[in-house]
Formats: sequence, structure tokens, C-alpha cells
Amino acid sequence: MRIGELAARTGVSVRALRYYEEQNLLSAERTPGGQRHYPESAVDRVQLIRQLYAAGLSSRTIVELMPCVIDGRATPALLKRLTAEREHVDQRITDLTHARDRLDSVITAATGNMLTGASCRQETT
Amino acid sequence: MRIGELAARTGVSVRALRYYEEQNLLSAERTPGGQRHYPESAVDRVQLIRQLYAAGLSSRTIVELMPCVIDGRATPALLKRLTAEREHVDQRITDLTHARDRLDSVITAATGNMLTGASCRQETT
DNA sequence: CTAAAACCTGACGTTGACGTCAGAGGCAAG
DNA sequence: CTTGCCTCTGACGTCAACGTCAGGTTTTAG
Repeated sequence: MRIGELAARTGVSVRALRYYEEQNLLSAERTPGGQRHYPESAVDRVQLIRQLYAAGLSSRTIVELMPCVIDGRATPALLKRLTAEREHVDQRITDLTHARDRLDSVITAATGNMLTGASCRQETT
Repeated sequence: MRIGELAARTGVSVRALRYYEEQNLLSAERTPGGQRHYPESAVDRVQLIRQLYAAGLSSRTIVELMPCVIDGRATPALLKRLTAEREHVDQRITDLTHARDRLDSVITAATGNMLTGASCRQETT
């Protein structure tokens, strides 16, 4: 398929797909005229890339880990890298969970204040 | 205390503290000479700001929600906003959890491949 | 064959949260 | 009063992941 269709099917912009190629995250065959042509598998590949971005990995990190993720190829160094990234993601989950709890208690307190009418009116101006 | 001490005690750079003030996240008294002077409570305040940043909120969002978080003051609109942000954080936790699971399975597969020696040697070139 | 739609390669613009540098001024110690 | 550290206000630099625009080419529909 061509780049427009891949974009439509993945929900990623055409510009982003070209960017991924530029970063060596994604490759494509070229027609004699120079247009990119992707296999079906590119859809999954793009979704994988998006998921790794969602994990907070940078494109540089992703490109380093890609051979391992795609082929299961791994060196000890690569494996260490992967494990480190996993820990990093874990830490972010922990942070986010704490932040969420904080928001929860703020919401609870604010709701209580509203109900009791404590310092939340500013009418009569 | 002055800005350098606050920076040291919070682990945040002096530049960042000035930036927070610029964004109306943090305020300070001024000495006659123009230097910022913070109360003890500023330490907690900065840590709160950092935690909200860690939750993925932008400075604009934080400044909007600040009166609610600090004083418990809330309007229905503010409360809706808070709840929306909470949901957002929840979604990010879900995404990160999926990404982590994916990394885990990659790690498991790669470790297996290394142990069996499957396609991870590239010597004898 | 022709026009429209999709695609191509640069290359500059954007956003957020600061980093960094320059030049000038404040402040406690000796 | 001077030395030296801390602080001040601009103001430009950075980095990532694209957005957007320009000018030109390829592909497809009729």
C-alpha cells in the first residue's frame, strides 16, 4: 500500500510516517517513480512504534531496541537496555499512580467544600 | 529563604523556579533590593508542582487548578476539569501498563532466544 | 491526453520546560 | 570599602516529534 493508506489505517499522519523512516524506525520499498510502498505488516509495525512512544521511549531508544523487539535478536547489552527501560516505565507508572491519588484527594476535599458551601461562593459582586 | 536554598532543598534548578513564577505557579516576597524571598511552605509548594508535572499536566493546566488544589476552593467547572485530568492520568497509566507488558514479553522472548542461541550470533563474518 | 489527486524532497515553524550566557546589581564578611 | 558569592532581568538556544508550506513529479480516473 502507499503512504496515504497506511496513514489512514494507522491513524498516524503521513508526515509522521516519513519521520519514522528518517529515524530508521520504518522502511519501505520504492516504486520506479520513487513512491513508498508498504507491505501489510507495516500496519502492525507502526502500531508497535506508537506503543513504544506511548511508553515514553524516544525514537533513538526505539531504534536501538528494534532488532530485539522485532526479531527476538538480543545481545546482553541490548537486554540490559530493555530491562532498564522496563524499570523506567515502572517508575513512571508509580509516579502517575501517586499523582492520581493526589488528584483524588483534592477532588474529594473540593467536593466536600462545595457541598458545605465553605469558601466557594463569590457571588454578590 | 532565598532562591538558591529553595533550589537546593527541592532539587529543582534556580532557572526552573523563576520559570514557575513566570507561569504564576509560585510567588515570592521581594527584598528592597529586588531579591526573592520564600517562606518554608514554598518547599512543599514546589514539590506539589513537580508532582503535577509528573502527572503530565501542563503549567497552564496547573495554574488553572491551583486554587482548588491549594485552598480546596472549587467551582463546578473546576471540578469537572479536575475529574477530566484524573481520567486522563488513568488512561496514561493504562497505556503505560500495556507498554510495560509488551516490553516484558519482548524481554522474555529475547532471553529465551539468547539461551537457546537462536539467531543471536553474528560472528564468523 | 489531461486534469486531479496523491506523492516527493527540502526546509522552516511550533510547543514546553527549561539551559545558558551576558551584563549589572545586592549583600554579608573582613 | 572591597572582595566574592548570590541574585537580578532579558534574551537567545535546545530538543523531540512532528506541522506546514513551496515547488515539482508520479499515478490514476475519465
